[in-house]
Amino acid sequence: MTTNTPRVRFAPSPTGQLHLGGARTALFNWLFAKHHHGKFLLRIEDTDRQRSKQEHVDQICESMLWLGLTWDEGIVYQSKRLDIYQKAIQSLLKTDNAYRCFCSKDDLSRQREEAQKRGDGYQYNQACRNISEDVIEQKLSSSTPFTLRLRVPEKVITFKDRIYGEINVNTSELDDFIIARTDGHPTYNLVVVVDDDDMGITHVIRGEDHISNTPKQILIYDALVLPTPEFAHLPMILGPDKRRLSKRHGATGVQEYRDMGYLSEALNNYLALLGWNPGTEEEIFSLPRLTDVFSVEQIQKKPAVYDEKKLQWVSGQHLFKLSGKELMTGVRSIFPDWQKNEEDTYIENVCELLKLRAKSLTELKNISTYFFKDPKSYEEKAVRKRWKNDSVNSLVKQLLDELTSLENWTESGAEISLRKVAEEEGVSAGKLIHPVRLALSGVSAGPSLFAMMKLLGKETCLRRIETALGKLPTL
RNA sequence: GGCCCGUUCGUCUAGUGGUUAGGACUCAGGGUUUUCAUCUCUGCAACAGGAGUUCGAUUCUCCUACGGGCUACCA
Repeated sequence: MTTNTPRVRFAPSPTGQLHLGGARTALFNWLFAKHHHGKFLLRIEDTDRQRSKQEHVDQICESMLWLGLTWDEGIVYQSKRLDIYQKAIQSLLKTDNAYRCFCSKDDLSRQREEAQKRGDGYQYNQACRNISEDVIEQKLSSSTPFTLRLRVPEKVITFKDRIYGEINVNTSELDDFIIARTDGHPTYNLVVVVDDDDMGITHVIRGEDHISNTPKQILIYDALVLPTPEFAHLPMILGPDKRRLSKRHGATGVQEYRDMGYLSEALNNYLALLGWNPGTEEEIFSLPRLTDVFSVEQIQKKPAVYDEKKLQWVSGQHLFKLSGKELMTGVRSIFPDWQKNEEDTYIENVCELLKLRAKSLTELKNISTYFFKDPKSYEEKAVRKRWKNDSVNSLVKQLLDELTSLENWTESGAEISLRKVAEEEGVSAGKLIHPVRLALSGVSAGPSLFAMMKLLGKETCLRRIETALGKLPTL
């Protein structure tokens, strides 16, 4: 009965896009499976016909693929397994673990409202728990709609959570909860149990919001005489206001992070750090490395607050590790037409030169514009500081002449020329470097000027310097 | 309201019955750099509160406070 290789699953309901919390749940499941050489399965919980949408299924799958969280077997759709749930339902009815409840929805919600008004906790009054066969026959023959409720026994349910430890719940806190609706469709707690058993799930790793569902599910496992899997509940991810992460905290969808230019590996890395730590001071992980060091024991109990600043830092760390070629490919994965007319080698060199200065692919793209187009304007503040008056023009003109005659256009060649002019004119190199940077890029910040010059090429540099001489210092 | 879970710098976290309570991000300042970024150094900053156990509690127990989750014919 005991299997050595764990089988875990991620079971989103397709009522929206994959968000950060879901992504982390998927990631932890995936890491657990891979770490133990087990299987990671995907199940779509689409029994809510109204809210489930195929586009969300597609979006979720796409997001998971982008994150690199691939699933090992075919996707299980609950909507296609209705007959299997029926069998479980019939069996529960036959064994008297479930009973028909003929109470109307309206009556029940009225009772609930009244209980709430009194400030009491509502529980189903078990009106139908022990009605006689005769009454049942009568209701059935008159086609009175009914739901099926689990006959919850009186006991204390104990289970061991891999993260929270032992949890005890007295069933007196539980309803005879509904396991099948009036239309015969099963409800969540029932399908989860049937599916998890059917899929051979050994470890249920899910959000902490399911912790209170667990005793209910254990009751169903027992009623169905099925072995219970192990449980591990993950703490929630909170927004900066300490409330559950949601739209009002800005981006929450995985795809939005991709579109903002974050690398999937960086997002995985950051998500892993939210509620988990390796037990060492290592912080930057590739997915394989994460798989190696991951362990459920290091997962935190308390909810973690999402911090975009740290995500950005992690992202920058990952970005820096990529080659120019990988970065170019990355930017084009978001902006397919990015610099399509340029030489790949040139773009790669640009990326290589700028990667230390970008936290995301989008930022990388944004700060690279002047490598592809002459600056249209010049940063005003920088002009005031670096190109105060016409004396700068004569200085730059000197350099322009020197550069024009420079035959060997290299980084050091450019540097030697510039320093030579500066020395001849009796000024510090900075007096020349800053204005030239402005002329070439239009901005005051950027990589080494001489590396820039080398990359831009002689022709472009001369042209831009000439243009600037004509436009500055007048704005 | 009831039940379950939690509480170390602003945030992510390490940690122990006796520690100067450590690291990372952020922020501030210094150094390096032609600028920015990187890098580096320094600084700011935490054991929720109260009892109890103990020679000694951040660490163990209880209570309170606060936070989160659940309390559907949603999942």
